Amino acid sequence: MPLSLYDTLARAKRPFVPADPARVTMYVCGPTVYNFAHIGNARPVVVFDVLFRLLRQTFGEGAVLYAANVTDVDDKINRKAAEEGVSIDIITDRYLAAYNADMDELGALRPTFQPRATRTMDAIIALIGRLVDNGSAYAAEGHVLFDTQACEDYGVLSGHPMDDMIAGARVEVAPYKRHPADFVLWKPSKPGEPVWGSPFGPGRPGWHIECTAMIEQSLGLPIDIHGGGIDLLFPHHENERAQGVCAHGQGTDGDRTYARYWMHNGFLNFGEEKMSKSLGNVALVNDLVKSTPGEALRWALLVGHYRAPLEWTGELIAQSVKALDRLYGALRRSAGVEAADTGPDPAFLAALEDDLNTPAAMAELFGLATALETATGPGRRGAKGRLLASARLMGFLFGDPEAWFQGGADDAFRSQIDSLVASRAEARANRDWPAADRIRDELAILNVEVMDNASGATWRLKERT
RNA sequence: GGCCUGAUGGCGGAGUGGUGACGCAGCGGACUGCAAAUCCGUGCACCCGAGUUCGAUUCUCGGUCAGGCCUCCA
Repeated sequence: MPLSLYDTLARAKRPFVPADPARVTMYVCGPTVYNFAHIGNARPVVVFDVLFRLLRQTFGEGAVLYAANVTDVDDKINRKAAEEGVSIDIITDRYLAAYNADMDELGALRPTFQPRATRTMDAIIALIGRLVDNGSAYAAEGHVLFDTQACEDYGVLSGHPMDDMIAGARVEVAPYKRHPADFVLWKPSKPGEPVWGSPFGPGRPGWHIECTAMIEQSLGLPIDIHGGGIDLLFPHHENERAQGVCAHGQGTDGDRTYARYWMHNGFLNFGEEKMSKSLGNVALVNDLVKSTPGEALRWALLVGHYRAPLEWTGELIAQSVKALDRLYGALRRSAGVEAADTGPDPAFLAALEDDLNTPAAMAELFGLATALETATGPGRRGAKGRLLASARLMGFLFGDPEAWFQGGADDAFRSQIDSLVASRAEARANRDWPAADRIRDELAILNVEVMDNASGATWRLKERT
């Protein structure tokens, strides 16, 4: 079954055909690194990581180039740097490292490229120059502005008609703009802010132009897939597209393609308990991973379809842990079975290929787990292979099943439990049920649950610590 | 005001013009010394109204409700 993806520009699901199957390109808007990432920041990362893995499976690992940028010059970064009295590099390096570590915890593969705005400055300035030269941008009072009126199809991506953008504008329009929708490509730096020299005067780039330049430099235009959160559709992606298209397509071959497929993930909401920094309940990935395995957080982010909004709740996390208990349980009970070298299950693959239907794919995973539990003899090898290959395509079940159930227990605790379990086994062998039950009660107090089976007993931590 | 989504069983969440999603929780059974885990079985779910149709949760229209975006939040 061929891969099909929902394209925001076409407003329809379309079969995915890359321009060059030997060089499939994908770009996703990355973080502004001025603080720790919260779980909402992680949603696009995990969603597009699944797509990255699926594309690698389909076209070959070496054939897929994935770039996710880092915005490392920005008002919030400047403010933070000023607060701490350090240069912005100190801030951005610190939070970029934390960001990458957090995304690693969520099982996201590192992108092929992670371009940074401050290291793309030449390309940004060159791109602005090209826009000015061909009449798509103009200078005014130290700024360079994109001329939306000069871009014939500005607004097609987001579907925002020009007139409404004037009527609905919430922010006071700067007097030097020719049109209210015009946006900044280059602006003067305020005193104390980082500054770069340019033909337009000293200053720093606007946000949108950074992405366009980074795409061009790391992947080349046009790209196959452009991803990001739905909140970025307007104005960010609209503006990115306008810049890219007007810098290249206009007046030459008439090609107005910037990205061949536009994909947007839905917003993540924080249920009834509003997320608030003052309440101290901001769901930072960095904090969440202290009490919940990153793999379970990843599961929670994929429980709903990527285009639907997702409510982030404690219940969602708890159910995600249980879902993985089920899958790791099947692996644990088949620990002695060598997994056959099968590919992913066809029905599972078909679910992912249908515009990343992760809920349907997860349903197939449960089916594969049941198949493994019920298979007998040689059939178990194939069943285990299919479960592992499928789950791993989505970034799950790379861990050791024992570690999953006993994670967080240190060696001393582990040997204490093992010896209690051994004494209980002895009591059971002697059919001394009261003694066996007494030991089980002791284990329960230690937050441990024992599970007897034909070959002995296993145990797990009841509550994760 | 403009643009755009969504409304499915106790909860989460797919999907479909006529049969079963799936997971959690519940109930019954098997297995077990008892548990747990696992397995088997079970649940008269598709916002309202009209239309199309032999038949609509699924298509069309209207309504109600909820949510998002509208210049730099993924």
